[in-house]
Amino acid sequence: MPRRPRTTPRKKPRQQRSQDTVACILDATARVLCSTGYDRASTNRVALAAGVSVGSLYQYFPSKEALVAALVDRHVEQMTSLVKAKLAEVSTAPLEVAVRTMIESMFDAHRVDPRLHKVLIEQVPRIGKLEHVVGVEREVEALVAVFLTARKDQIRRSKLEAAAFVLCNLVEAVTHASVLAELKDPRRSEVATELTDMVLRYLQVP
Amino acid sequence: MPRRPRTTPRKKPRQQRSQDTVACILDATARVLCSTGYDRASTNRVALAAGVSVGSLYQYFPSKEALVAALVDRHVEQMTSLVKAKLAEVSTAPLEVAVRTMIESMFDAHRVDPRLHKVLIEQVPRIGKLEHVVGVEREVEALVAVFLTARKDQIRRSKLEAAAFVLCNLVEAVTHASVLAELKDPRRSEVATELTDMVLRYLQVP
DNA sequence: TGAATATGCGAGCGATAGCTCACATCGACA
DNA sequence: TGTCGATGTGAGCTATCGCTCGCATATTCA
Repeated sequence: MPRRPRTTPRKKPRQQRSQDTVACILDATARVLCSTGYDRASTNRVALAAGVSVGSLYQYFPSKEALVAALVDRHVEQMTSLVKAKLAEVSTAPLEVAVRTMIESMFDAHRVDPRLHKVLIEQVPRIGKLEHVVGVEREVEALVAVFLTARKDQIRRSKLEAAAFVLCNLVEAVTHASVLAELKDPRRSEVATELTDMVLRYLQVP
Repeated sequence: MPRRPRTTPRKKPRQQRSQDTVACILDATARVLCSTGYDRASTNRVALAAGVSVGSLYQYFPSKEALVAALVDRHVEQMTSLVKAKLAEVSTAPLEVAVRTMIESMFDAHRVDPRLHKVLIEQVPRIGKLEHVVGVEREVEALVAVFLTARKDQIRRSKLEAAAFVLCNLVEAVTHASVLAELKDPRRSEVATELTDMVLRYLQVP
């Protein structure tokens, strides 16, 4: 292990040129992480893949962890924006349709970049950035709670926040497992159906 | 990164003395992994914690990965043997009892060594040994599918493999989360009840 | 008891990691 | 056009890692 990295932030990119460099470095990080895994994804290799020097990399990212954390942010943002948009779309749809749509959209979100997602998920625990990811999850959870509250007369649960918590974790866990197991599509679609049915049975009055 | 480790196996311990050494090394590995995480758990540190020399460690484990893999095997074996035994026990029990019992046994299995479980779960993906763990999971999944099939007249599902996949992952995810959250026993039991209710509702004909 | 074998030791090798810094080049504005 | 901050470079430092190997000690068995 090399010596401890600094924690102070570096310069923000101001010119277009340097903003391109930053994007380029993040793209390269994703590629190298996917092809070599976290351990072998050295900063030198990332810089090489990005076509810049290590020095440039360290101008904008204070450490390897910060680099990966930034990539996690970007990736999580892409996934959640997709889910949040869909949730807004179905806000007035019938419960059955809404649940099915949301579960499908979770699968879609996980298909944004499954290879990268897998690598990042495995490494998130080692990065302090975990808090941000948890924050985003709570945000989605709150939106789901609002959604449930708007339909509370169709639902047999009383603790709607708790229900939202259970549902989000349930759907996330199964979707996630499907991605890790690299489930292909006849089976994947069956799982989505099973999941939808389970959630509806859990929520609806008989 | 150092050079590539060998993959050929080392000597098997034949005398009592060396078998103790091996057990001692595995125990130390567990302790060091828990207290420092995978990255900082160097083989030298493990040897030090075990009170043996690195050389002795490499007599029985061809590489660091093999060392951790051996520990994973031991841990997974402890957990799954418990679950599989319980599953056999309830093979003829009423569905309600069987489901409740199996969910309780998953909680029991996760209480074998929660701290170690957490570290290993995070690091399993980086080890080639992943296949074995996934294999064990698939095995349990298949047993659950068989269990469901034997009761298919009481169950309103048709896709029993997909149902088994969802159930295993659902229960595993919630149990795992409960362990990580260090849920204590009034609350833990409530979660088990909710989970049982959800699973039964999902399975049973109304 | 003594030879043969199993076990244990630990300094140190080769490799590679994260990261710095002295310097070169670019671009905006005077 | 010249100045100066922003941007980009890459050789190389230090720390640490996984692992080997020559040798010491313990155990077995004739």
